Amino acid sequence: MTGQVISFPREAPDVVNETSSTLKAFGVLEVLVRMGRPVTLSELMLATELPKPSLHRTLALFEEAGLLSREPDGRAYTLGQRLSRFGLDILRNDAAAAERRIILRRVVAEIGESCNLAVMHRGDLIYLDRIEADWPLRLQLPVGGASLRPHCCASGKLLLAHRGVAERDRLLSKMALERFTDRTITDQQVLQSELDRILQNGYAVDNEEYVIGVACVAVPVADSRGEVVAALAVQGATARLPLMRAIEFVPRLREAAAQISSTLG
Amino acid sequence: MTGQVISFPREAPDVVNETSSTLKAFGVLEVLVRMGRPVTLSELMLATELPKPSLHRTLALFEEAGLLSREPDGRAYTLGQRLSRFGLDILRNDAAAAERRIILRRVVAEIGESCNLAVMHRGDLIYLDRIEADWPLRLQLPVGGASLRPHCCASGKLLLAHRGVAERDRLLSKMALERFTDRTITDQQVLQSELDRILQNGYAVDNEEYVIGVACVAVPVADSRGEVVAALAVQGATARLPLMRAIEFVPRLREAAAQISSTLG
DNA sequence: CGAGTTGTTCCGCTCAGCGAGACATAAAAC
DNA sequence: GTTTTATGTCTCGCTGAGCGGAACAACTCG
Repeated sequence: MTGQVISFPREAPDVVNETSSTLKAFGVLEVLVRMGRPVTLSELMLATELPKPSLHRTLALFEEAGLLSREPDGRAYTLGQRLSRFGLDILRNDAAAAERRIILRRVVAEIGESCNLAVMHRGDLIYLDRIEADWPLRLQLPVGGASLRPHCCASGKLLLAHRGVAERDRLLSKMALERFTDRTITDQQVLQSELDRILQNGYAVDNEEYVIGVACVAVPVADSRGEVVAALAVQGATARLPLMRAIEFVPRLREAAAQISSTLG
Repeated sequence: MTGQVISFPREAPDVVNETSSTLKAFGVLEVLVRMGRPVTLSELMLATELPKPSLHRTLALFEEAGLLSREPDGRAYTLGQRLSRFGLDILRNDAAAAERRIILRRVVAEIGESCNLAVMHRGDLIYLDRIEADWPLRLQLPVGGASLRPHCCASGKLLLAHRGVAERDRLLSKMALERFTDRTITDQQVLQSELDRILQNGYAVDNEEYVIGVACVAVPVADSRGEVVAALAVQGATARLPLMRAIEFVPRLREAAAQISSTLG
């Protein structure tokens, strides 16, 4: 079920082009792990495009630490025991994420459109998880790492709206309201009243404000104290999911949001 | 090699006392992963005995990179998608994976039917490995990338059954029980008692619940701690492998499962 | 034996990581 | 309300870890 992908106005992640030494080294591990067989130094040079001595140093470091080990022939690198153990520990540790993902999955199965869960962190919108509906036309979004500007997507506006007035104003004033489409809100006043309206409605919409042809509806997710800490959103191509239809999903989204709430301390 | 005269004389094997910044950072990841739940900065300070600003910087770096992410409360750190994926890739490709593959091959050779090894990953069932028997009638399954819903295949039900009671109930109540065939279990109660029965029997079956004409039997695979983390299953067209015959393979599967256990951890 | 390929070491420059301390914020105690 | 305590975030100058061009070593091949 691959198909057309609506890509999205932000830089693409390359294999190993991190600035930090730690991330660069981690990237080497990832490449090596993904190759799925013993790999020599020169093979890794091709795969990572890193200079030879740097790679060598990095690999030696990991070997010393027991994360990697060498094949008997003394050349190719394989995964060490310590790394295997790490992998197992990672798998064991997914309980929290699993529960939320299951809730998301169910919503997606029932309404047949893609959903995602996002939080705000230091003024940026970050996706915690995202389930794609099984449609050929897909949206590529940066789960986890990179961030979105909050002023132009439903989740972002929703979370802005639910901040205290003081902080909302502080964020808004610092925020550059970059234009992405001709519907993007780029005016402070307009955004302000949009946020007020969101509080009244209890949900937020994005009508092709970020990407032409994509609409989005978001509802709040509160923690145990009633504080809104996350946003649950449905998102789809307007050709299939016009805004009006998306809004019909709000009750179902609210239901799921309540379930997600109950998973939060 | 120079400087740093005041070092620990022969300091005990503390968790994070590497010299290299990269290894220190990796150690932080290991500690975090091993704690098995969302962890706050100060908890990590205790666990790693690293200075606060350094830890903060490290965590922020990993968060930015998508390796870690924050719980919606904005404080606790959890595994990010990138790290989860990394964990899976490790298990698929580590040195022990080759051993497991050999064990799988032998089983397939002896019983003449396809076998696979699967784990749960964020609420989905994912194949670590799969060996096809040499029959013309084959089953095309998503080895690697894609995932299966757990409620409709033997391995999925088995792994659900072996979760702690509390967690099982939580997951189950939120799960979408999509129907794939007329035998798919789509009722919570029925699934509950099915899981109980699986625990009693020590194995799980799938009698055309996912694909018409395909039956499946799965047995548990424990890691070194005795925790069930994977499922070993035999799978085949019912025309050739009716469920009754598949169940006769359970003792042989158990034997192989024990061997695979010794490669985990 | 020389020409090519691949792994290892050298070494001086530079900037990323460092962490004490200050600051910010939220909860708890008074 | 004010103060205290716990916790997370930011600042900033120092310095040594990481860097990678270049040389060297080792191991093929023809």
